Amino acid sequence: MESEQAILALAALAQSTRLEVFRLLVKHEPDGLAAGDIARELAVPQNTLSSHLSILSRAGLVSAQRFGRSIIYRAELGRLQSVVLFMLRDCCDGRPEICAPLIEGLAPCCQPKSKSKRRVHV
Amino acid sequence: MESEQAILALAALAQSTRLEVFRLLVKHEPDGLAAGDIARELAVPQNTLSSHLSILSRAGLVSAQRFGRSIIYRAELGRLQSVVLFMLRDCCDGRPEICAPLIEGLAPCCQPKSKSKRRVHV
DNA sequence: AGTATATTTCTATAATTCCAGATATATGGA
DNA sequence: TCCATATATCTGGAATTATAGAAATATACT
Repeated sequence: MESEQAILALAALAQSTRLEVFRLLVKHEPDGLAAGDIARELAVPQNTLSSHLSILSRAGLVSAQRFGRSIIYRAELGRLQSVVLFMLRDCCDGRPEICAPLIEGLAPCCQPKSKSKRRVHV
Repeated sequence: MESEQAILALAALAQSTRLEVFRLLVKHEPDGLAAGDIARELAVPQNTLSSHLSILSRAGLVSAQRFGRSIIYRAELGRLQSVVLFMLRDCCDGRPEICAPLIEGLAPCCQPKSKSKRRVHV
């Protein structure tokens, strides 16, 4: 990822409505949500939301697919991953001990059910 | 982490100079770098840089400690972690399969030396 | 074709952010 | 105390962004 794309993504997320939209879409993965449903859920005028969606889309953080009259939006988690990797680039090279704790600290987000035992995936 | 803090951090990173500063400090972990050295390295006027540093600092993304006349800045990776966790919150609850690949995909950033074999840490 | 629904694009105003010059503060040394 | 160094704050003008009203586009149904 290039710096310019990272900034585009970070700027897209650095606005309350758009951050809410993204989190809402993350919550609705992998089904996605129609633009109108998002507007209703977040109580934002549809044209305002539309321009926010377009910014998120340009940043690659969401994707859109038309179904009939509705357009379904989905969060692009891979893009988020790329942004984080960009920020950590050159940090780890040769010194994994610096950012390893960071990555490990993210893991719990995916294992809410198991309390402390770490489960090795098979 | 609250939404307001996340936006503060994202907005802080969504600007080219500040993103460069943060990445530079990540690269210089855990030693940190003096404000003047950062300004020199990135060829930014010191007063401009100072205000950028203050924004990063207010966002919790860097910390500062004075040593004599210099002020040493360090990246706060824990803050970055909190921001990412905030964005993924409510996603995983009950459905780890959604964001697990995301987290796993970040791991390689910390293991540049080993090619494909995954090394279990002891 | 005509009407209703879903979403986007155009537009203008208000608010915010970026930048660097000038100035101020803090530390260390003669 | 006086001077040099390191960094921060104040200031104002230029550029960017946020917001929502109005109009346009796309689809579906009758």
